[in-house]
Amino acid sequence: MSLVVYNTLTRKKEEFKPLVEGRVRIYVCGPTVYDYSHIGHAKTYVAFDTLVRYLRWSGYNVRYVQNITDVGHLLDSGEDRILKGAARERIEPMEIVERYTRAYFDDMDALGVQRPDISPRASAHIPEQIEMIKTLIAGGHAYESNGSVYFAVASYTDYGRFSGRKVEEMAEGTRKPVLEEKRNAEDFALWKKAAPEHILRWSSPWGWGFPGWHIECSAMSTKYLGDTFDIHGGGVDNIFPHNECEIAQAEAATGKPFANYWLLTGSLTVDGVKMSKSLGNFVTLRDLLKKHRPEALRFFVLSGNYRSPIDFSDEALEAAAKGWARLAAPAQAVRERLRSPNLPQGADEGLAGVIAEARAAFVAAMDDDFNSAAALAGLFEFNKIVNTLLNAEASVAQGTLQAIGAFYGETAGQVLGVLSGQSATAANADREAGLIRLLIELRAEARKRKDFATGDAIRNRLAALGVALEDGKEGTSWKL
RNA sequence: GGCGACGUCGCCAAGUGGUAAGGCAAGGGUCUGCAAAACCCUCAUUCGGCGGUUCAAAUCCGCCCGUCGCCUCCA
Repeated sequence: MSLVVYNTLTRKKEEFKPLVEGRVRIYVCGPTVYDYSHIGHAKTYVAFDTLVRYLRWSGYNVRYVQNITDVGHLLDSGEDRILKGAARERIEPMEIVERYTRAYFDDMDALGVQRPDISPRASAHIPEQIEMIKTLIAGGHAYESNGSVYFAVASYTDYGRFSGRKVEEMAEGTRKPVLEEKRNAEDFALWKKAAPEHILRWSSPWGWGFPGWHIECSAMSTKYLGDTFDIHGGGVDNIFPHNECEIAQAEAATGKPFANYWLLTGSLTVDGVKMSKSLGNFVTLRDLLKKHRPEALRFFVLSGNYRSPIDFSDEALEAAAKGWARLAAPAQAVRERLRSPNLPQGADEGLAGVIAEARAAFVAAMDDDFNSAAALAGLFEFNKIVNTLLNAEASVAQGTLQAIGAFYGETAGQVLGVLSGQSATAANADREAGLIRLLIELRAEARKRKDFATGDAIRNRLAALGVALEDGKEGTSWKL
């Protein structure tokens, strides 16, 4: 079995073959840092985080580059998003950038999204972008006009292939008047002359200005990953114009294919419609994380295919949170059980076979275009076996518990990231576990005396603190 | 209008030619001092609709209906 991915470039599933055996170079379009990140970011970046985690777990050496857009991304109104944020909060543009870049990483850290290997800032790569624009002009793919530089779409025959659009039709669909300084309506900006009030500006061969939104991705991806690299990721909503333009610029500049595989995540709607501030259905991650565990959010995202659209609602997340709790329970129980002394030694041979099967099912699911939903279904089926085992009369041997724990740790933990790690520091966790066990023992004594009032009080007080007690054949166990 | 995607149980969702995974919710049972958790059983002869291809279709083709996303130049 080998990894198969859906390649938007060819619109079909293909066997994944990296340029260099055992090595993957991947670039994913990152956020524009002018406001807090939202649930849509979570969907895309949890998906790619899981993808990268899986590739690494499969043995690939991965270099993951994800840009930070801090210049050049304009709104419909023509305002620069960063400048708008700066005006809103009355601070320096670069303060906005810094504030929301930190917030972005904080939110992603909370979600267990591992940081990309390189997070290049567009504003820190102006020279590279200028170089690429100069190359494009020299090659006849771009022209300067009135202090701005435009990409000459007519010079690149494949323009429109990726998004399935025809240049002629696009010209017809134009809604707004075409700038006179452009040769053709479909030409797009590589470098924009800065208006006097546009304070985010750099010196260039064409005067003071700022780069177009698309050029940063072409320049930074090829800088860190090479002219041609393996995977380019992003969201489907950027397929046109952003990705289309990226490809045109990069291939026209280097004369080589850009990315071999394009993996795009489906869009996210909230209560059935696109999320937008004006509709009041904008959900930021920091608000969501106040109400839900990050693992539940990951579970929500991973219970669908990364390519499928997903609709967010409170009820949907509520259901996901419950599903997550059920998924994670046996892994937590195994971990707790391993703490107890006097475990029988050895390991169950039969269960080793069951684990091997579960592992094969997990790999088969993930190898099929990162089908995390099917992978989770497999884990649920494995759970059933583990739960039955844990509830059985006979004590489970230490080796068996360790093998189960290791399996959960790799699949649900290392790859999917939906298993909560050890809480706080090890020392605190040990102390906490000891205190809880003391209370469990006191409760057991009370119950032995038929003093159920005391027993229930202990259980209720602990429950209020988020510690659930469960009475079983092996005595009482607990979980957070 | 153009391009793309989607429509599978009350809800979420996997399944892309071989006879419908999984989760949430619901009903019944076992266990328990009571709970909780867990386990067992039940829950889509059917995959938006209508045709077609095939021995065989949720899966392929056509038409229709519905939902969502994108539509440069200022991204």
